[in-house]
Amino acid sequence: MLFSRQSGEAGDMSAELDTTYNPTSVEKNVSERWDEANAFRATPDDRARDKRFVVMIPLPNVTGQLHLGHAINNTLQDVVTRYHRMRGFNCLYQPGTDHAGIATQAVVEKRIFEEEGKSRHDLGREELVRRIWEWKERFEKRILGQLKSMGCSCDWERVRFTLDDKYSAAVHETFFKWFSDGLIFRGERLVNWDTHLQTAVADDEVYHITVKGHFWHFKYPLKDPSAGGVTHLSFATTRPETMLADVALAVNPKDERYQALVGKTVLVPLFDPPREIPIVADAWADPEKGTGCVKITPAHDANDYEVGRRCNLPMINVMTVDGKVNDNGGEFAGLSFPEARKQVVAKMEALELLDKIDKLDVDLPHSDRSKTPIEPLLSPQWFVRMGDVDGGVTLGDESKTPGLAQSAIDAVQDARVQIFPERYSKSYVDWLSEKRDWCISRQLWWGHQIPVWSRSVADEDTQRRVANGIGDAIGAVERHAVHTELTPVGEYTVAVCLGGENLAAIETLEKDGFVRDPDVLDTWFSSQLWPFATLGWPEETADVDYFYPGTVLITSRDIISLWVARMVLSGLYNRGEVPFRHVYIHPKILDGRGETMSKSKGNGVDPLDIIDVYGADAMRYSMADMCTETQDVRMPVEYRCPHCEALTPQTVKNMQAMTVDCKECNKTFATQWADEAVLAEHVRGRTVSDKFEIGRNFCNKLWNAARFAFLNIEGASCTPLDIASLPTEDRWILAKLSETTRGLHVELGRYHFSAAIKLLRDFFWDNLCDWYIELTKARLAGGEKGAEAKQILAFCLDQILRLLHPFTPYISERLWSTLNEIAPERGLPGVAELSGSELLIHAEYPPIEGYAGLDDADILGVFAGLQEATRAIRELRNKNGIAPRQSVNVTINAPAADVPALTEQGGIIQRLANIEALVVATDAERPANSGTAVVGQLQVFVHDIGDDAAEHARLSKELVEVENQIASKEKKLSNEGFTKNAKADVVEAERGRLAALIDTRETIQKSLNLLR
RNA sequence: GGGCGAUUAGCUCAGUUGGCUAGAGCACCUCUUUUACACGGAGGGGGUCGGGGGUUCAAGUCCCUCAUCGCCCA
Repeated sequence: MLFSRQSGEAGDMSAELDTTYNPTSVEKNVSERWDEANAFRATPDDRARDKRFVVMIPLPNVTGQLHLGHAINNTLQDVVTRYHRMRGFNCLYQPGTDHAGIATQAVVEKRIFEEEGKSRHDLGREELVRRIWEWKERFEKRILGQLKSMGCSCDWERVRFTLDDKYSAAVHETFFKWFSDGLIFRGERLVNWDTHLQTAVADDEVYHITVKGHFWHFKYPLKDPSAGGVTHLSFATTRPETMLADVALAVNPKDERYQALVGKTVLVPLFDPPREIPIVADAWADPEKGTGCVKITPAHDANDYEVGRRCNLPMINVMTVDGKVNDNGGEFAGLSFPEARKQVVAKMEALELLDKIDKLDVDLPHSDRSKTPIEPLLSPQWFVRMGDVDGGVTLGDESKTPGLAQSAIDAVQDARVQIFPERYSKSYVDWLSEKRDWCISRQLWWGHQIPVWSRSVADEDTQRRVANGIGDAIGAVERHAVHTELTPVGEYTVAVCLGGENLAAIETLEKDGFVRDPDVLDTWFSSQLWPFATLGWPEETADVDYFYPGTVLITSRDIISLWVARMVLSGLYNRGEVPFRHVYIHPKILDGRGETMSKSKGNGVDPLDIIDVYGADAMRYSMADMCTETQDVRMPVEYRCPHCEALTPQTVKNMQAMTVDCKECNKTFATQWADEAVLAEHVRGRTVSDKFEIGRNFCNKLWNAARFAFLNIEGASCTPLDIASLPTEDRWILAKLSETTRGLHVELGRYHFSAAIKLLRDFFWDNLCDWYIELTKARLAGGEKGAEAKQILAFCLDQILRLLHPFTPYISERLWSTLNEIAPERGLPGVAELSGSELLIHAEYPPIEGYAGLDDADILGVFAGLQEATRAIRELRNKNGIAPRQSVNVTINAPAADVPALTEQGGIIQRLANIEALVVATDAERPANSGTAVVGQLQVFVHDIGDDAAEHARLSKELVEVENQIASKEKKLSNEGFTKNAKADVVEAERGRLAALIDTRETIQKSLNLLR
């Protein structure tokens, strides 16, 4: 049996299909069939490299569940995967999730604090990590469930998580190799310090807000006032507390006012005795700004840090990890930074060194994770060297590159990796070109702990001796690499990186006084390895050999640098090949106000809500439809009342509310934010968007068209047909199908999903349903050429189901099984041979070149003319209030040459315009009281709709329009510039149009004359 | 401050190297429950393509400029 009958949905027989498509039961059933067939499984076989297709999911964070931003991403991945699978590729769609270090730890810490009032320090490292694993299990399950519901055809046996043991081995191996190659080093750097979470955060985890602040103007006294009378030097700052860490005043070397003062000393009078600091010359000081003199605080400001390095200044840090003044702050030690600011200002004022205070808008960086202000902090961190290095870097294929960043730049510039749309290549290359070292250490507990053990020693000799001794101690049991360092504060240290988690080696090191670095790695360090770590690397598995390199990466533009670029460079480094050939950047889903969807903002929509209301296929269809080249997708969101189904728009006010009151029925319902107590009391309302109605409507149309076909094509044959002798509508729909098929491959090949789905919609809805099926109803109901109509309809349904499957997999699979029962033999022998398949997911996709035997440009033109005539009659009928079911009589006056063809094809017009009697003749008289539709040289008289005066007015108006067009065409064609310069075919086309317009004008005039 | 993008019908968006009377879906108006579908069918109205300048025989499309909005980087 192809399809289970115990499903609760309507049975298989077409007559029993519901009149409305019900996605819920179909999705459940079809999923089960795919599961039973293990249809998504990807296993290496003997298919060649160019017949393999690999898509890596952009690993979702286990921080929270997926929203529609993910849904568009995963939908598109599944579309291309299913498309290639049907084209005979061995397809792997790799699923999995990311531990998302700081984001997840922050969420769980916050939750624990709210529920239990405990900090992570109260719990301890081990317990906190255990709690986060619990969280991970819960959300991983949730996320995978969401992906499955969307219809994603991932190989679920391959689910990976970035903290899995095997995955961790890949992380460890990469770290070890880079460390051994000297590409990982420890350095004192100014980092974005989150004083709340007490960790460094990456640049992309910082957002900026502008606040009303102040600009304080102070002066420092000179130690030895010059004879000329200069006693003080003025400067301004927005952060007076950092004066405690000032190490210099800087002036521009070209600024003549201060030439004489460079090298002299000023006093920071906040200390007792005052700190003596130099006046230095540096281009950072802008003579145009303020006094032209600027204070230098290298440990607390990024620009000053650069000045400090250039001028060889000391770096004084005055901040503790929790954002207080440390012992370097003298009498201010222990104060919070805001308090220190007040007191510094007060002291300077008391010393009469405060000149004035201006108001100023200040840019204040905040941590995205804790929503608290960031403080720049000088601290020891681990880095990956991105820039070029002496001697170059050896990649996985033994080739050389100047440096890691350069290898990834080259890959895009020589098109080994192609980015779609192309413009995103620029941001990729620009970002990499900065070649900034990558800070990979995070002061967190959730993540891959850095595999380095360090020990401080007394002096350089000891350092050398200890370093040399390590090989003797652990060389037999584990690979290792040793770095010797001299820290900025003058400590000699020895750092050992182990090649694996060898317990004996660890024990030996720790007995010898080595301590493991407590930090963990930046999340992107592990996710950059996704394209091969998921396949078993560093083991040389059959999977990694077969499925690496992958084919296409589909992702959002905001992680081009953070993730895409790093996958490229680590792929090249570890495997010697780029991880994918194409990168497709898709639009972003925005809410009704143009803001990115996110859980934290509260405007995120759960794809399951959409699926529940509209169906998975409807969601996928709509997503693909919205997916245009350049535009982001604006999606106003509404709450759907579970009581009355009325929609309430989502607003800033109700965005994060736990309950909403329905405006229609006044009842209260719960939202996605509701806690368990609220949910116990109120039914949950779905968050939806009416954008998905287009998909739902499409599915319903497909369902019903198939239902109609099933009622009519029972026992359709599969016999050779002479295409040329088929009725016009048959030849037309077949030619359209071939054209559509070809176009679809082109659009999908360049990732134009919206254009692709538009082609399918136009073919299925506008051509097949509105014209072909309407035209063949009589034939199907037992008329002439009924067998041919059945065969062609079955063929078209077969083809549209195949074509649509990547977009709407559930409904197409479901209808396929019934089609297999009702018309098991399908195709057009000799012209379009079809191979059967029990499951549509494994059926063969229609060919890339379409069907040459069905292409027919002439018939497309002929049919377009018939459509034009039909529409003209319909318009006349409508304008004159003739009901659709009321038939009319029509006389067509045509040139003698057109009469035979029109007589033959007039039936098409007759059936579609509900014409009782149709007469085609040359020199036919206008029946009294008839309305006239003019189609080129044809006068189409619709009988008995009367009112000559109205007819005259209408035709006169048409005449004016046509005359205007003729005038503009004549002007264009009489312009020599045009006829000389434009391409010949363009000019020809214009001439043709003019001729047609002139025909029309004459016919209208002739018709008007009849009304006189 | 630098880079990228957007601005086309009431709304959401298409519009290939410049070349048909600038299109679609939704919404709207009229007609329509005839045995696939009212989540349907037929027809219709609606746009000086953000403003200004330029190149060209020809500009929604190319160039300059201004305005507004968004994203990325600093």
